[in-house]
Amino acid sequence: MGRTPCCESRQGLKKGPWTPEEDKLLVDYVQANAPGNWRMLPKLAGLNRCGKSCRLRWTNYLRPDIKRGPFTPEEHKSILQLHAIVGNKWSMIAAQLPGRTDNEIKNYWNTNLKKQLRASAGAGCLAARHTAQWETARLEAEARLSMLSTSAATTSVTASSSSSTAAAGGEHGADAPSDVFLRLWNSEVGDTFRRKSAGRAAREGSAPREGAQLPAAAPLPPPGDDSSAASNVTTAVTTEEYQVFLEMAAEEL
DNA sequence: AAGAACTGCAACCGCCGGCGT
DNA sequence: CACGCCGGCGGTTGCAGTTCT
Repeated sequence: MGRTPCCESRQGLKKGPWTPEEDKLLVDYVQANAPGNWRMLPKLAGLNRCGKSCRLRWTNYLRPDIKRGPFTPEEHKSILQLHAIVGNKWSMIAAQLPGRTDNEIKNYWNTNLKKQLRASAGAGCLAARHTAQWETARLEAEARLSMLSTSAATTSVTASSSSSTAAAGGEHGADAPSDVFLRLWNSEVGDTFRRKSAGRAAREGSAPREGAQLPAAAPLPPPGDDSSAASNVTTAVTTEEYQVFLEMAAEEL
C-alpha cells in the first residue's frame, strides 16, 4: 500500500523535457522564495508540473552550484573508492563530490559499469574475474556498512563532526553521509588509518597526529568554492590524508 | 546518404523514512 | 500509536545525439 503518486491529484500535468521558459519560472521562483514546499511550488510558480518534477529539475540541473562537464580523474577515483565503501548510495557519494549530483554520478557509474561489463565480455576471463571481484567487494562493503550502522548506535561521536554535513545535502538521519564516514572513522578501518597515519608522521619527522580528527565530516575540499560545511569546521585531515583514508577504507572493506 | 545500433543523460516511477497531527 | 503528507532516494526508462555499417 504505497503512497499515491504525487501527481495523481492533478491530472493533465506536463511531463517530459523542460522548456527554457519553465526553467526560468522555476529558477526565478526558487531564487525569490526558498523552496519550502515542493508540492505547492508548481502552483505558486505558475508551472504545470508535479512538485517532485520541479524538485528534481532544480536539484539535478538548475541549482547554481552544480558543476557540469566531464568527471575529472580525481572524481573518477573518488567515485570508485566511495562506491567500494558505500555501494550504490549515490547521494552519499554525491555528498563527497561538491557540485555533482547523485543522478549524475549514478548515470556516470551505470555507463561506466556497462563499459566494464562489455569489456569483460569482450576481453575474456581476466576482466570478467575483475568485475566479479569488484561486485563481490561491493556486496561485502554493503553488508559491512549495514553492520557498522547497527553498531554505531553505541559509538560516541563528537558534536563538531556530526553537525557539519547538512549543507552537503541528502542528510537522512542515521544514514546521513557524515554518519557513514563517522562509522568508518570509528571502526577498525579508522583505527588502522590513524595508526598508519601516526606511524607515517613519525617517520617523516612531523608531529604524530595523535587521535586524528574526523576529516571534517569528510567532503573533499571543493575546488574554489565553499558552499559545503567543510570550511567552518576544524579540518584536521588534509586532502591527501583523506584520499589515503578513502583508499584504505576501500581496501579494508 | 540512409538506416541501424549504440551511448549518455534527463526525467519518471515507486518506495521508504521522518515528521507532524 | 496510527495515519497521512512530504522530501528524498535508487532503479529504470525514453529519447536525442552520435557512431557505425
